[in-house]
Amino acid sequence: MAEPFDLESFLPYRLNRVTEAVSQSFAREYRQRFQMTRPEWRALAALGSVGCMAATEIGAHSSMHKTKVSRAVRALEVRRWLKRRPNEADRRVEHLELTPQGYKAYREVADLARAYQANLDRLLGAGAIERIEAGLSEVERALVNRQQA
Amino acid sequence: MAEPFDLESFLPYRLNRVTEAVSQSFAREYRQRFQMTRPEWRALAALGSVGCMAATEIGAHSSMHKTKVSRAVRALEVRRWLKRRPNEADRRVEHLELTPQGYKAYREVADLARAYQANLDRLLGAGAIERIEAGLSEVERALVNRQQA
DNA sequence: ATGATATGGTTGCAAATGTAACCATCTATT
DNA sequence: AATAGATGGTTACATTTGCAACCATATCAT
Repeated sequence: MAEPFDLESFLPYRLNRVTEAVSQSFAREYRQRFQMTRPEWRALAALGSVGCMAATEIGAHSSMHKTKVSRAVRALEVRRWLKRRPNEADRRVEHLELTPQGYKAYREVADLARAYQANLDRLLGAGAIERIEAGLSEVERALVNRQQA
Repeated sequence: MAEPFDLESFLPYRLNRVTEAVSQSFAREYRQRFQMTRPEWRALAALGSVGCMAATEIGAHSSMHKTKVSRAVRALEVRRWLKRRPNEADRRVEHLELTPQGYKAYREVADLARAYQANLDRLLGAGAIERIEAGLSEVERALVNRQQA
């Protein structure tokens, strides 16, 4: 058990460090320009990209706690970027959908995101992002299996 | 400009989602067992693995805000897992070093971490973690270049 | 040397977050 | 049908976080 432990190759630590750095550098781009918090951006992005969703689905899609989602959704609603529609099949659920203004905002932030990623892509070289994301997908798959163990 | 935007392949979003999931699944392992918060674990890990460091260095090493570091360090100090040593060359700086009990705690959590990673490694298959981490390192390098732009 | 600016670190305060409890509705068991 | 969980979602409250302001010390320009 005297194996060495190398923090530099411990995945949760590495992921946290990189994600924090990347997230903050991108957050700066939309925070000032759109007065949007991170959960708000993530909920908007999920809705804009996937389409109509329930709050729980947004949480699952973005790994956000349900209270975080609840508050982000409320904030988007207050801005009239999102409207709720009752689900007749299951009246606990609310369908959430972006308004036209919501889509407009979404497209604007998506432009920022595209530019950000293009820049990163240039710095990283061809195929790098794809390779990383393939790895991330594997991890997500593994995590699912792990839950059951 | 009508390029599509695919959230699923937007790196900050993907990183956030995976990291949140991984982090939480590992945090469960030490939270109950050691009553340790995430920042505390990260500061302890940095100190145990790198050795004596200043608070600012811990922050740089782990992408943590300086107030987060300050509070985590205080918490570790209260548990007698860490002691501060003045730096004579620059009296603003404090050298932070784990006590013997601190190292003991570090080794115990490191065991957990090793087990966690071994498990993940088994689920992912040979070389997967290394490949992912190589990608993360590239991103970190790119971010540094990006700051200057 | 002296003042201006930068850096390491802490703290007050407001804002963001998670936990637990809650309401409403749905599903399963009887 | 009636009752006992489960699930979607919100909210009160306590904890955690980040920003800004601050203190102390160091560095730089003059």
